[in-house]
Amino acid sequence: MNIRKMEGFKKEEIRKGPWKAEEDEVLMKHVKKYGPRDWSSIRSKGLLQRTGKSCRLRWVNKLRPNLKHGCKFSAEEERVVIDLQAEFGNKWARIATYLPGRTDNDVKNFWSSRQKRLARILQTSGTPSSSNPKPQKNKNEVPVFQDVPTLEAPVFSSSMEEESSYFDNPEQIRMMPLPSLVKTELPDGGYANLSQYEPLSTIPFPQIPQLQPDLLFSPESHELLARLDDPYFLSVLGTADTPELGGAAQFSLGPPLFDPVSGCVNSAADVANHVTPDTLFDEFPSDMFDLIEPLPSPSDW
DNA sequence: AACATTCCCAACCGCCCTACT
DNA sequence: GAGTAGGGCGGTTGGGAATGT
Repeated sequence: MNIRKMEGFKKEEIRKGPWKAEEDEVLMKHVKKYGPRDWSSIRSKGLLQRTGKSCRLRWVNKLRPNLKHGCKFSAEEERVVIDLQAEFGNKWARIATYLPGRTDNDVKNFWSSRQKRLARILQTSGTPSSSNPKPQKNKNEVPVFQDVPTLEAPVFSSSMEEESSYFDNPEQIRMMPLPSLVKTELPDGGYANLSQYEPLSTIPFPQIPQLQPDLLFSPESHELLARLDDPYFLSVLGTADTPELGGAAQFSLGPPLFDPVSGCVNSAADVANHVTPDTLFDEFPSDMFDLIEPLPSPSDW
């Protein structure tokens, strides 16, 4: 079969760009009926003028149940991403499996933003690294930590495998095990302390490695750490990007910023009583955090 | 108010893997 | 075993919103 010919033939039929509500509706109906699979059949049946890939992506990133829309990453989530990125590298899908309601795209975007901020700070403060013409893009970034023990991945994932069954029985959605660090909002409006879920009791919770700072610091971190002694550098950190760090003397991690009701990080007003660590975390390389505070052991979650 | 910069995020692209024929 | 299709994943881009000057 001459596929290229076929593709060319059908090319004008393929729709791209932002999804309309009607398209979402069609896609939802398809998934409800057949489950999150057979993406290409959506087009072949003439339901949508989208590629199977596009449909899948839309479902995974926007239409799946239990996604956190419009929520910034909580401090806890940030830390998980940071640590797991150090552990796994840019395996966003894998990292996302540890973050309920987050997609690989979310994690990827979060990390990308963070890297850009960090790069700009380093640039602003006039380090040798600022001579790097393209500091933002850490293409094919090699994981900093090579020798940390392998984690046991959770059995859930943001991919489709585990979802193919729960759509067969909508009731299963309600009891779908969510890996979570905190209470999780359920579709029916209740909240689940996840330990109460039977399925979870059999799920080994992901263990975030207790990284050894001496072994694990990247060159980037060493540079940054060294420069923490530099008053100018600190002043840059405190003013250029994060004015709230002016109150760093009172800084404390405080309680988690995660709001169990919304499932989201608390609003600025909500966290006004204690300085949010988010912005501070953003400015440092991932392994910086291992000096600040060791992660709680999974048993503490 | 106007413009510039930065941030955020949705979506696409290309590569790779796997299952199927 | 080779070819093909479908799906998964990481990288990248583009546009709108938010923020700063």
